[in-house]
Amino acid sequence: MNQDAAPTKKRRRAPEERRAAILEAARAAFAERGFAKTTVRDVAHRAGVTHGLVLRHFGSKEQLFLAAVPSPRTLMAEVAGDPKTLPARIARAYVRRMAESGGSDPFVAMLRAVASEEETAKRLFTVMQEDSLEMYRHVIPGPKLEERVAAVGAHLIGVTFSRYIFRSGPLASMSDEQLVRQLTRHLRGILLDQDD
Amino acid sequence: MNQDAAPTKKRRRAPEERRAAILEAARAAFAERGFAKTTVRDVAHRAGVTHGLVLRHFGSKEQLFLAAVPSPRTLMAEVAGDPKTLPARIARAYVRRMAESGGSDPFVAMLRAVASEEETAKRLFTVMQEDSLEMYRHVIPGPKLEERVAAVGAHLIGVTFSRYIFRSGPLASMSDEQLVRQLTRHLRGILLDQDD
DNA sequence: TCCACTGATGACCAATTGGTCAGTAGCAAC
DNA sequence: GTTGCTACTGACCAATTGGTCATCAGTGGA
Repeated sequence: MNQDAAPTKKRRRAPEERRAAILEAARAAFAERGFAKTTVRDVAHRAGVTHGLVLRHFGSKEQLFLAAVPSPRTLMAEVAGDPKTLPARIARAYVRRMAESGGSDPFVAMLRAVASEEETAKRLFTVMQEDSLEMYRHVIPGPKLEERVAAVGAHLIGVTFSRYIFRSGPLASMSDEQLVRQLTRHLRGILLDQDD
Repeated sequence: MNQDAAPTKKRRRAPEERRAAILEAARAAFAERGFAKTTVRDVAHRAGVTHGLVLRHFGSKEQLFLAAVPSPRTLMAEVAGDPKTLPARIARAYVRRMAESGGSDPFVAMLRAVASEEETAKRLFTVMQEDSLEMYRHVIPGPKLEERVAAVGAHLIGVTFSRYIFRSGPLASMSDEQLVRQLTRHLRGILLDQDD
């Protein structure tokens, strides 16, 4: 990911590097502007190449999305552990992850794409949700697990929307630390909910 | 007499009716497919007119959005009343409203449009949030009002996303009644939260 | 130095789409 | 019927964009 001004005369012979640069550029672009508003030329420009090359490497815009967006799911491994402190761990892991990418996490890209009815993104999102359900399944006790996990997911989606997509209001200006605290409390309320 | 096959035979001389039909079609289309994926021709077709007429009436796609999407704000009036039962009232009002429109409420259209970085939609959304904050302000006691209202809003956004945009998972298949109950509990947890 | 290989370019294409506008057709009054 | 009005149509346009491909140029090997 270089941000050179003009089309630098790139050293050649580094196809893998360029491929990675394109993927990185795509991730950022999709997260920042959504699938529809991101053009292949956008991505190419950010990566310092021509759009022809992008298509040559990835075949189509959709395949580019597919290659760029799926994030290392490893983070969710934090779920394992004492159910008592689970809400706090989820909150911390979520906030840290978003902060690391400066708000252009693939999760944001996926939400944006799903909101535009991109079939590909919906499929990815489904997989992601199923995976995370599976993780929770071993950790959380009590009935109606699915419903509570879905509610936690929805809450996180809403927070992400407010903070990283809409980017306005208290949730957007709140410090990471305060967000972790607030999120911990709210997630606890949802997760420990004993329903009807 | 030429009575076209597909397009309605439409009696003329009812410009207001047609205008309304276009607005209705626009609302549905924007809610179902998002701003970017909705074409002026889509809307025109749904309303049984040509895209030329749509543009003639509303000037541009953006102005059409602006004319169609802002929803009657009246619903939020339900907020007033005993703070004790507020969560339940919010939950009921929300679920009823979404159910009435069969999931193509303007709120959905706005979320989709905001997720695509439509400036117009972001402005509308800002106004809507400010209005609702104002309503809550008279009703809810305690400190950090803004943060708690924002959290409630975020939760509702997330639920809307899961149930009416992504349309998959427990939140999507849950009955209206169960959703009201679950939402009531979760909103209560957020609203009554005594924070740091 | 010359050659072969392939990463990379950029011209080109077709489809889509928002937007314009001159002309048409339905309606009412005379 | 004729005339006048205007809602409405559909042809047209320009810009955008995803995608293709002939051609070029940097690189390593002989």
